[in-house]
Amino acid sequence: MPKLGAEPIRRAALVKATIEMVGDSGSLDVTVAQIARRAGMSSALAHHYFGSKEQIFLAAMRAILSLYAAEVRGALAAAEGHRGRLRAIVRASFGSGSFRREVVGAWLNFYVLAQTAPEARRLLAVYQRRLHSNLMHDLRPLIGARAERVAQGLGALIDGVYIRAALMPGHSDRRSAAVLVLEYLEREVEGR
Amino acid sequence: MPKLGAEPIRRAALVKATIEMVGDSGSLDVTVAQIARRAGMSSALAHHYFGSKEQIFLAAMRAILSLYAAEVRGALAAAEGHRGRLRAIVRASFGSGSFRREVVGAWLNFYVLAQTAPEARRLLAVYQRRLHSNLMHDLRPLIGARAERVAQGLGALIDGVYIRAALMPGHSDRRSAAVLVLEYLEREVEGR
DNA sequence: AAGTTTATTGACTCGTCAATCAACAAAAAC
DNA sequence: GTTTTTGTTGATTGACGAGTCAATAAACTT
Repeated sequence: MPKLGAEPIRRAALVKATIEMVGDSGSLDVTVAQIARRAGMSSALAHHYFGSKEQIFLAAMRAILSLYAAEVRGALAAAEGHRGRLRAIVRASFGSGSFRREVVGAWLNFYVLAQTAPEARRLLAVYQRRLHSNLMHDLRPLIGARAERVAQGLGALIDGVYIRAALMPGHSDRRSAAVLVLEYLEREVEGR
Repeated sequence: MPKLGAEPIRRAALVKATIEMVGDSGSLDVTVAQIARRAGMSSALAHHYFGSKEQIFLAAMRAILSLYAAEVRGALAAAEGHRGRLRAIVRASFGSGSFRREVVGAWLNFYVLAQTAPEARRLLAVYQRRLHSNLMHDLRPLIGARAERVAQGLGALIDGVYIRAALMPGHSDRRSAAVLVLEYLEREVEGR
């Protein structure tokens, strides 16, 4: 029963199912058949649209990264001043879209994927550089030479909070995660 | 050609090979045959001693965690005062044993394993609690009520630095990783 | 020397899974 | 109304990998 114009819907359904499965099962060892089943189609169709399992994963990773990028952009658009923009970036990192349990779980697994799959590594590098340069842009006017180190620290801290969220679900909620990082930011910008 | 008393040597060789393989390949998808080959024996022997692949991984994880614990204990023994002890804990986290590339890579993968394997999760929880209580012990006398948050932050920051080390090998060396975390510690203890 | 325990492996079983293919169905184009 | 394009799947293939087993051998025991 073919409905025309199904391709984009199918692709999106597969990406969504992939993120959910990887996040829920906490592992990249999910089969194409499982993903396809969850997305309501046969595994053959998944292969038809994506060609290979790796491509499905990469598409899912792109989706996660652009979700995050969108949250950052949105938060930045509504922010005022260097201080406000920095706080916006941090808050966006713990936005309701990106900080759901399955999404964080998927993040963690994609980190691991990035160790082996060159394309995944590339994607991750792009977004990390973007974050870094976003931070630097507003950090430099505030603290000059120390900006580099603080940007590094903020990046690592955000990653670390993500890990913990993936590892102890429920143990750290959005708000307290954000507050933790914001306090670090405040201290580094204000302090001395 | 059986040498008697081979068991402990074989076990150790398998654990070492596992950490190397997981760290190098950046994935838990290493076969028992690969590990056994690297350790200089047949896959059948690996199964003979460990029973299952999961048990091999758990043994490797235990080895990593006790290596880390030993470094912390060693550093603590030689430290003076609350401040000194805290610095020792942080430095131990980036000690030469634990912060080698393959070891960090393996860490990251075991984090992922901990999402699915209950025993792995348990192991990790034990060591995280130990770190947390070590930190609290010396943080509380210095900063009182704020100790909890700072301990949380230090833990997350250490994890985050680990991730980055696994993801961008060479991009962050032992020394600068330690300095980054030590600066955070200093600021939180000193400041205000 | 016969028997027992420990070490060791090659060959095999059994399951799983990514990827392919042939076939079928409905809409669009002509 | 026939052809073409798009959507869809069940069945199959082919590879690979965890775990088992039977067999072999050296060392220890009595």
